[in-house]
Amino acid sequence: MTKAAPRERSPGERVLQAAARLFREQGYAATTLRDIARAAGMLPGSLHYRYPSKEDILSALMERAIDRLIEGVQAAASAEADPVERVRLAILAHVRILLSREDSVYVLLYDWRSLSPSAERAIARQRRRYEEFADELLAHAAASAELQPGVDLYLLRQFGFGAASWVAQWFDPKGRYTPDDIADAFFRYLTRGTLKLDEGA
Amino acid sequence: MTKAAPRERSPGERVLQAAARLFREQGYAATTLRDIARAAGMLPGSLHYRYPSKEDILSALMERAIDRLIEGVQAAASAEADPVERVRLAILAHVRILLSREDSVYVLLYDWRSLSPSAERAIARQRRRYEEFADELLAHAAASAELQPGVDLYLLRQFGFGAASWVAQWFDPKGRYTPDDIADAFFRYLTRGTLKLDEGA
Amino acid sequence: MTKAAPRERSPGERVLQAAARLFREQGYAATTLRDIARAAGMLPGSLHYRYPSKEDILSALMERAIDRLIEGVQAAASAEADPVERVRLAILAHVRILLSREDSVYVLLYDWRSLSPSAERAIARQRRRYEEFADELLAHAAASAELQPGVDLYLLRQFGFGAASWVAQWFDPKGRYTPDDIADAFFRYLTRGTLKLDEGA
Amino acid sequence: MTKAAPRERSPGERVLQAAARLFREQGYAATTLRDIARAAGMLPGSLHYRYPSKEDILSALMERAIDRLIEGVQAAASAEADPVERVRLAILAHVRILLSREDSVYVLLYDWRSLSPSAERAIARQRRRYEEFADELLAHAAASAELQPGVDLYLLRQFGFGAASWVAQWFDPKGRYTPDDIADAFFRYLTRGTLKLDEGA
DNA sequence: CATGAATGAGTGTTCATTCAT
DNA sequence: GATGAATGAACACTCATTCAT
Repeated sequence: MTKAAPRERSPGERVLQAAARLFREQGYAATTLRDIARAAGMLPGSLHYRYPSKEDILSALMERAIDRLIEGVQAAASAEADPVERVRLAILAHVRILLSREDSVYVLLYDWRSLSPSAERAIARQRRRYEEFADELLAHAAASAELQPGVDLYLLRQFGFGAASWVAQWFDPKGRYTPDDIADAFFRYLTRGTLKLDEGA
Repeated sequence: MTKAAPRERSPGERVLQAAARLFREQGYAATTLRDIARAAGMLPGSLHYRYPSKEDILSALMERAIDRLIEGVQAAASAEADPVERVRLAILAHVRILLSREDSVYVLLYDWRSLSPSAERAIARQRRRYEEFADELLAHAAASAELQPGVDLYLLRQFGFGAASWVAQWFDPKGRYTPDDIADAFFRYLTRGTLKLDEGA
Repeated sequence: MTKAAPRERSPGERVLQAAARLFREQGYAATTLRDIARAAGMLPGSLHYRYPSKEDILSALMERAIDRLIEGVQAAASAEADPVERVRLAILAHVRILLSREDSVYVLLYDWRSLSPSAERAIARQRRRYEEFADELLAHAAASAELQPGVDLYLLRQFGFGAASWVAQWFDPKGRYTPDDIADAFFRYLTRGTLKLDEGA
Repeated sequence: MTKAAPRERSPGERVLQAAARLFREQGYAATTLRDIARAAGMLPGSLHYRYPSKEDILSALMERAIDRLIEGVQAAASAEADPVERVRLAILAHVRILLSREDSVYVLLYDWRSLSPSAERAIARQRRRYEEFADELLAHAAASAELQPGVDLYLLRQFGFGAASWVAQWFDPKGRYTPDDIADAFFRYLTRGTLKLDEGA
């Protein structure tokens, strides 16, 4: 906090960032601790001071990813009162955080099989918190507008989560879509497909 | 010659099925050849007789997955003339194949980072064929009906692929949705969200 | 013997020739039976009909090499009566056989460590026969001429064998020395260095 | 810091000595890293910490052997002014180093086929330096005395190298010849056979 | 706190050998 | 005789982890 000059990120932070990038590029199992140590400017033995095991790095990364998602999306949604608009802002925040060169959400999506059962349970608990928050947002939006017949909110949430997660696979920062373009289009497809709206949104 | 009953699949087939299941459960890098050999009822050396390397198993699995997807979805779509109905049948076939306990499509989605650059190029080429086929289906459907304003067919395809792929993560065979329920809901959300249809579907 | 047409060498012979070449190029341990089978136009399993084990091929090759050396050198030496000239002809024959593209003498020199103790004993026995023959030739030559003071015939034989064996390492069929040039020079150095000769040889 | 007594050689040195002995006894390909590790009092993984690959051990051994030969022989030869006497001292040093229970020169002679092409080139370059040094010694000796007719210095050098290398094959430390006996005899045969000397040596 | 040498279980792969056809 | 699929022990090598300094 009161560091004279925050020139460099803290060593612990450098480790997480290096690990996130490498896990994203090669996967958890294919990344060695030597890779991470080298990328973080450390020696292999020193890593173990901060993270007792390789899996601890992955867990820390995943918890951080989910915390950032929950905080970021809640903050975005709370800026608005209209329940449908809140959904739009939440999707926007989710896509922005997913694509913000932090890489840690990617790890959350693609490396959870590498966790030990107990760590997986801990992450699953956090995931569930995020899903419940999303379900609440959708329920409020559905209550505020008229739903099309046969719409299932659970399937709708999974539909949205899948579409949003997939963006990490194909998004090209130099391509012709910005994260916001993508989020807006997805919001439109979702709401038009499920709500009976006056086409003035 | 006169095998009494083809109770057991061929050894090569047993290897691929065992590998697909293990790769799905643990990921490619975390699965050892000894795991696969044991699951296929073989010894490690025998595995190499059929598949010279671990990566060859992954490649074979992925090529088979993409072939099955292309063949299955094309066959399903060609059973109908109406372009919008063809999209529905294609989604249905895609979800059914993805969820048919073959596991190999799952591998295609989650383990492509483990391929060597040259094998990845080969798979990417096949993937592109599938995407182009999907784009054609969507283009024909869009031409036969009136599109909602601002609909981008590329984003729509990615939206659909993401939602469909994600199903592999949450689908529970003992849950309350059948693969067909899921596919139908997705089709409804997609078409209502993007086409101007007479609500008689 | 009475084969209608000796178009092709016998399969057993092809195996030995292929093995000799590969052992010379890569060494015994670095050559696989698959390499040999392929080079001999066979399949791995078929090799075992003729040679029950890899080591049997090496033994057969070495025995053949030593037989050829003994027969060839004895035949050459017996063509002359003068004991010193017999030595010259023996050296000539030894170098010619060593450098004849048969490769099997090379194996004898460089791969004997790969034999099992019992096979090594058998080869060592044969080797000793060849050495004894060489020692006899030298003893007769020494008896027929006057030796320089301090000449030890055992060291002389080892000196000659070493120089002659080394030729296999540096001889270049396209180089400026023929096998006969080399053998003649070696003979001159050896005899001048050890015998008191009238310089009219 | 204040090691009581350097009773034991360094670990890296123990590895090289163990490897040299095993390579000499069994050949490079037939020696396993486990053999070397056991003989050096280490575990297989520890070996790799010092020598990334098996071939690196062989290369290190060979480079060391050639360095010792060049340094030892040059030092010995430079102790005298007379060119013929320098040859004698060089042969003496070469045979002593070859037979000095270091085993590494043996490896140089018999296992060079096991090197990869690039490592072989590096060793061949060093070998050439040694040969050139030997050729210079011979040329000076030949210039200082009168050569017998028909003597070829290139063949003479190969003659001498072959005879000297062969010693490693038959020398018996408990036998009746010392390394110095052998070197002296070789020198006498060589010079008498090629130079016109006053027989007062 | 940090280092880096050392560990050893475990990996993908090789290959001489076997054997039913 | 000949085949080639199958075997399994052994190989070189990897790497998360430990620990003396």
